[in-house]
Amino acid sequence: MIDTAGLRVMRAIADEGSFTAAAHKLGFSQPAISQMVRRLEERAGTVLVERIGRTVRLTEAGEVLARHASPVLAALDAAEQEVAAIAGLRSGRVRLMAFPSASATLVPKALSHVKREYPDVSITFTEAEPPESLSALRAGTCDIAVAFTYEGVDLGRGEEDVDGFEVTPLIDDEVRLVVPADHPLARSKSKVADLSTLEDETWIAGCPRCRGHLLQVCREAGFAPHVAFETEDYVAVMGLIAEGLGIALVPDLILRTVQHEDVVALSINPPSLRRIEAVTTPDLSRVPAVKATLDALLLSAAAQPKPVRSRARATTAAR
Amino acid sequence: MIDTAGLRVMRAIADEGSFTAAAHKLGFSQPAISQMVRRLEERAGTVLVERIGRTVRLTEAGEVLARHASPVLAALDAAEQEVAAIAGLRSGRVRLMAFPSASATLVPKALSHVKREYPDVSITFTEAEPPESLSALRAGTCDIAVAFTYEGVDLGRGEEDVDGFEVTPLIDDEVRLVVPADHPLARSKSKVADLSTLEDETWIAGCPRCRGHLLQVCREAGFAPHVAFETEDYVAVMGLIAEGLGIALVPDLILRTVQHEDVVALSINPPSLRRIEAVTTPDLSRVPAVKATLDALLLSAAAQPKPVRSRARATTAAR
DNA sequence: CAAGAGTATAACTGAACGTTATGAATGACC
DNA sequence: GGTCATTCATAACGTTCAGTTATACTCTTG
Repeated sequence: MIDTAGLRVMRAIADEGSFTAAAHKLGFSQPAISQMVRRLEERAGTVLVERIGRTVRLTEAGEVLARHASPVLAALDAAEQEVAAIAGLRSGRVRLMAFPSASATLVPKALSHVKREYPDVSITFTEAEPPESLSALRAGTCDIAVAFTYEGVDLGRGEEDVDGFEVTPLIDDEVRLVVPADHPLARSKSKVADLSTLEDETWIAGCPRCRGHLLQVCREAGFAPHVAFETEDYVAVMGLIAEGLGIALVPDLILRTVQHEDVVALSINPPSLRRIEAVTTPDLSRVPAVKATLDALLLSAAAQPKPVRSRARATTAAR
Repeated sequence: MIDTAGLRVMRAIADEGSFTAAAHKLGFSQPAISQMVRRLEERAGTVLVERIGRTVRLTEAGEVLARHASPVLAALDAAEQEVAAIAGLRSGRVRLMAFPSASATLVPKALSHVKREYPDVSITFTEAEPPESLSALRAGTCDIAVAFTYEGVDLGRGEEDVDGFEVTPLIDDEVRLVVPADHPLARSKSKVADLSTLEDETWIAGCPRCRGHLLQVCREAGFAPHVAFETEDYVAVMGLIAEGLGIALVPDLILRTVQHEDVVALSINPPSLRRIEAVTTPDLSRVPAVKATLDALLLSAAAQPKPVRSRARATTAAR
């Protein structure tokens, strides 16, 4: 029945004391106010303004509207301000989830960049493995999931389906073979290990998904690896390797943070990549704070030694 | 930027969880909601609703709007209710001013009638002589002035100008001559006194305006009256007359409340009327509570012995 | 895989709301 | 007291906005 325009008009008339002045204040022409008041009166079912000679005065009902106008308009303005703050990156919240080894450098760098550029945007960060972070994204409790997929490896589970999501590749992380320093391969000139020659080795597997990758890579090389140890802790993996208890496939990004004197890393043949990517929804990627964080992640990824591939490849048709 | 419709839509989406359900709740079609949200998002500059598969979920900015919606809409609704109450006579205020002798029966009867019909309409009543009540009407501190004019008497003062006002005649009050019971006229058969025969009498004058009326009536009869007393208190006037200290012109309405054993009232020739009328502004007369009070005054006037003339004669052209 | 449910888009329609131009009435100022 | 400026009301008109229906597309579900 009554909308914000009506309130604004009534308040302006109350403040200014005439239709003409109210019109100027609101940037309208005088007849616009005249008609507006007439419409309001029709809707209200009673006179709102007393036209006394060439001046006007509010009636009791008119006073009621004018009196309510300010608080209502103020509350509305507050809401607009909040939204504008979010739109203008002077506010906003981003809930980021990333797998543990991304937390080491990629994510902190991005977070600090956002914090520096937009100090009022608050980012909450939770460590989570990709299946978990993706379902959080689906459930609406997360805005950006930093996940990884092993190129060419289909784990075949719906939980990791990124269909409908927007995927931004960040880093193509080379998967390397780590062997003890006294391993024969450690002395190879080429620093490249042929996977097919590793059938008789004892293997150490990482997280479940990494284990899946190991199995698939080996299957493609023609054998099933003998996995003696499983641990998600890469520090432990290194220790095990150093002690000669096995060898492992370890993404390069991890090797840069978890190092060990007595091990050697080699490239593998055929090469294998772990793709690190930021996953969000098409809608969320247009939320300013989320977009800013995505950009920061890209920037942070570009600062990594390894090259970054193409940008923002949406998996669904553009709207 | 954002109006009540937008708030209503955002709240409905938040409550119902889908565009379709929100549309039903608001009585719109589904595309209407879809477009409304798109418009809102354009204005807000950010995404408000996350379309995730075939369900929707509010973004942070969307939540902000939905959260603000209820208080704002509630305040607005309260304002509408207040106005509707005034329009529906379940509320409202009427500031009535009447000259003292109208307060005796005419006004109380009308007030009690309004009170009975519309118990939530509050009427404030102030005694005031016509010049005063009319200027209050002009100043906006009064809604209805019950005034009187002596027919054919122009007091020639701007203060009593009813130009631009709406005048509702209530009672045509006959002006009578009051003489002591032992006055020769008191024994006249016709009970009609010819003014032109009263040149040698001693007169008692009432209020300033009544005095003006007396002077004019006598001038038209061909003489200037000898006024020995002036008092606004008609009880005193009666006392003076009873004591044989003078005679006076007294409106019939007053004679009905202020009586005295030792006086006699006669009609005069030529006859003179005091017209009692309700004065308000054209706008105020359309305010429900004011209109109801005017009607009650008319009703109350009709209950008086004297006949009431035509109704609601506006002195300005109709708008 | 088909059906059901939900949203997006297109095309259309009508009304609402603004504008300019003009009229009528009031009040102020010579 | 007449004239002039000011103020509100009305008329006519055009544009924009917001709704409708119809239809396409996507996702979930049995």
